[in-house]
Amino acid sequence: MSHAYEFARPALTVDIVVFGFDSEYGEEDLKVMLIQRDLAPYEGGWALPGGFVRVEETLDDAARRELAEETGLKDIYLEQLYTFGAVERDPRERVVTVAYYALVNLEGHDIQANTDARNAAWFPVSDLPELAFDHQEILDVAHERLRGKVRYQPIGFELLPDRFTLRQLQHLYEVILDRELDKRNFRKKVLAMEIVKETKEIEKDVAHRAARLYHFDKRTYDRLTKQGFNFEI
Amino acid sequence: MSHAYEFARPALTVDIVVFGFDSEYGEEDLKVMLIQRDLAPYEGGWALPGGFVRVEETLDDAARRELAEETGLKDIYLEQLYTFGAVERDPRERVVTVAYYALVNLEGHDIQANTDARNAAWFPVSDLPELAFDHQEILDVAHERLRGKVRYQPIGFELLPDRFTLRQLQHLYEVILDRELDKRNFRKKVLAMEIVKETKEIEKDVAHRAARLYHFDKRTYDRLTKQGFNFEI
DNA sequence: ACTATTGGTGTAGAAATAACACTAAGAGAC
DNA sequence: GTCTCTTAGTGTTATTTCTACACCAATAGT
Repeated sequence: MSHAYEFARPALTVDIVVFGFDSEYGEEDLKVMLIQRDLAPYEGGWALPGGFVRVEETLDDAARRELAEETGLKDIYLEQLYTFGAVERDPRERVVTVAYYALVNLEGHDIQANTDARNAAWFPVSDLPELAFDHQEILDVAHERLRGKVRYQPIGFELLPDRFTLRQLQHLYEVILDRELDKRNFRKKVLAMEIVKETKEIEKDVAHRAARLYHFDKRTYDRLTKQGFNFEI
Repeated sequence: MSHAYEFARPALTVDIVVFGFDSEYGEEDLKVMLIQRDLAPYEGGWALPGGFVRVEETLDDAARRELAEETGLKDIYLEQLYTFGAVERDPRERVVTVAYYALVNLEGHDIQANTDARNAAWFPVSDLPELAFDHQEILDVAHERLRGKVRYQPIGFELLPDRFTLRQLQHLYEVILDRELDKRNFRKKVLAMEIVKETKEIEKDVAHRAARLYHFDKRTYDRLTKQGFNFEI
């Protein structure tokens, strides 16, 4: 095999599935950020944020750059998902895309303010528009991965505000796993792990007894992770 | 964003980590197939099989093609692992590689016979030569993935001959998971899943009581998979 | 027939999981 | 200020799963 590329090169892009969790009452739902395309093909259609990988940046850097450019989101949880390489996935030319998924808490980041392109919006995963290219497939894989991962790694906290109630946390798990959990057993299990610590604060402006606020204890989490602790829910 | 690629394109390759399990007595060990390079850089060094992705083939096709060309292996279990895109991972130019891992049973496939390049060889994962590029890192990720995956999906059977003893199966799990398992508990668990069925045959040419041979029942496995059965070991 | 080696089997204590219902607190309506 | 509505918060028990553990059986080789 010679060093020089004997064949035409596929183009290489990154695409990012950004999950957000709306933790307000009644609204509690898992959402995905989409961009409205202003160019053909699929002009006016909705697509995942993403773009070409430059030759002098890593894949992770490319994903973070595109995310910042297209949605204004920075410093969020980002992880490589899978690489999609069907030959006809882009009708123009051969494009291979490295897909990422990102988790963000909807309250903490003011999306609209930072967005150059005003054409970014959140959609509930349960009610999505038709997506461009093979982006629906990418999104399905991402959703499945999130579901699998949340069972044994406490990544769910990335989707919640800094202070949260146990009810919000449980609801988040219920939405991701798509099944109901027992309140008492859930609380027992979460608190036994010791990565969720109670604060002295309680929630405000609710029309019923206010719940205690908790926060995620990253130090304890890191320590337990080092010891090979299993965070299975 | 315009359609035309405004920047230089990274080259795109696939690399495959082929795991094989030697199920002969005493030899029982997890091995990896490596290729000895005959070109710079790393000339004479050992590397994972792999090569450039062509513009008219999918990533999976590219991995299968390279595997057949460089090692003669066909029709084996193959799964995408992760995509490595560090900027300086290839000293010549920017190369992004989509890594795969493959599982093969050492007895069933006659490697040497089909190999064009005679410079392919098996190495025990516990005793590897120094590898070219970032291939050691790729291999580590693959090994970790195999360890994680074998816990909840019975992919281990891909590494065994068609008929195998429970001792071989247990040993395989012990090698992959790197810990000893209790014989009685292991057998109870495996047989309770009903995806391993006993045959009427027993092993031959052993200097002690011969063990019963079992086989993997793919039909039952597929049926249980559809029902969301959990194959955790 | 004796030895060496691996095959094959059950039970009991410990731990984890799953099911389940009431009182407490606060907001808002009247 | 009492009544109602809504969610917060808390333990126990039965069931299931997991773990630890030791002996007889079969065969090959001497």
